[in-house]
Amino acid sequence: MLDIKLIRENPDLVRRNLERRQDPEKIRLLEEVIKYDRVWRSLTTKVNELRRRRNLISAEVARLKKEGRDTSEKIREGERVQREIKKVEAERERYARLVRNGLMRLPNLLHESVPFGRDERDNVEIRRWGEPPKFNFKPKSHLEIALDLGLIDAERAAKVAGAGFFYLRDELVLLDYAIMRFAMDFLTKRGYRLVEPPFMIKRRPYEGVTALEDFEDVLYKIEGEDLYLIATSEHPMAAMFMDEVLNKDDLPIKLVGVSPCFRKEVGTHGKYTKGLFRMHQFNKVEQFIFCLPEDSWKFHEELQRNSEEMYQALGLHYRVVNVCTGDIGTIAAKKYDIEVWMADGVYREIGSNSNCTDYQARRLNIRYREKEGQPPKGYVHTLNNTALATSRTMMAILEQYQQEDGSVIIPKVLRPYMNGLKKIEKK
RNA sequence: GCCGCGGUGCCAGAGUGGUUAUUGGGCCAGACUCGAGAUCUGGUGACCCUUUCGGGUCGCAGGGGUUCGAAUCCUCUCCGCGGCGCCA
Repeated sequence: MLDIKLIRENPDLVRRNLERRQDPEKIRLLEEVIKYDRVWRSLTTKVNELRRRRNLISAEVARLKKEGRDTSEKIREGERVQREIKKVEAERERYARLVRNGLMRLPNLLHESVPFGRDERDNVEIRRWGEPPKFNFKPKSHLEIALDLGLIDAERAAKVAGAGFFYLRDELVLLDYAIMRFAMDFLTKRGYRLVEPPFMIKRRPYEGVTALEDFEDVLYKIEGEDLYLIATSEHPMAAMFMDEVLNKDDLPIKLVGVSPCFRKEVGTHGKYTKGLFRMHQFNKVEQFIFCLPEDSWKFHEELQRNSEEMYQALGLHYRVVNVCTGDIGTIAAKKYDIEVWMADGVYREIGSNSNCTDYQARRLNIRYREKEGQPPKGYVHTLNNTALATSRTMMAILEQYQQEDGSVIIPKVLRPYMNGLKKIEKK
């Protein structure tokens, strides 16, 4: 959520920033917010004046009563004012809601280093690490490899749960957990603290962490309860300190979340959906930071280094892109994607690193203070970055480490977590 | 799931229909001091109007209601604690 005061005081700055997203709907929304806010303020002044009159009348009634005099006249006047207050208040409330709805739909302000562009084709590559593996045979997709090795059962999962779900089998289950354990150890060594969050959370915190459109297209709702399955541990981690005031001394708070992720993936026609790429359920280890506003750009780069060094340790060839204004989404001020090389020669997103600045913190009301005993000073900044999503990491390992005989080598750093297993072979 | 008790400021905690949210503590500023401590004084959240000075409104878990007037009465929701039930 943007600061309404910023919008009031500097509407041109906000307008120019929103224009970079090339979405006229958002500009329209901004103009509405400005208009409704103006009405809300004038109604607020009116209500305040009426309440002041009411308070004076009540005090007068109290005084007359004490003196044992007649109060009926004043009470009738009070009734009239009270009716008027109710009326104006209802109107004011209506505009407050309009302003709030608008604010909840406006996206974050973009950092100046975000490249201008229309869609993912305009994302700017900023570096590559390693080389694509060279095969002297025709490399297979991870799906073929996994099916050949008997590592996944898609058909039975479709029967039991529907398309987009999988039974993982044998070594692939070990690999799943090995990837998580590797990421957990890697990050805890760097001072991040482990969190296994609730796997479902209520609507109010959810509205704080995500865009409203996600409720339809992404989130599974529990029937008859105010609960949604989490799409990533980012969400319960961000909401963890909702309505709290953190001490400056406690910042930054660096977390590493571990959880399954549940996503409906509505409207993904035309997108790449093969195999394990786009599942309704997968496991993920996630990095999350709460910090002071002045530190967030520094930590954005730290999160990026953490991720890249994990892929380097796994020996996976990847590239990094700076996500452009047309593709960045609602809540991030700046976003790097890491795209991993796949056997068809295409680089595909495997993780995503966002600085959300104060956007989530304002929606969730997470503030900080300079010192114990002092009032809050401002909103914290929040950042999130994938550590390793197991599904897409497994996919990359299967494709980049595949051998001519159909077997797959296990990256060295994962072997300790797989009982020393070096290779997955046909049984 | 049922019954009972509770939720008040940065913290503790009083307040059962009437101007002004009792009192401690914390924190900030000022006074005193060579300095610190102790002591004293003032301040300490949000919002609206106002260029400033200042004025006003709100805020007692959250929403709705009763009343001229609600922290206080009614109602629903959330959270915490205790008891009962169920349970890996």
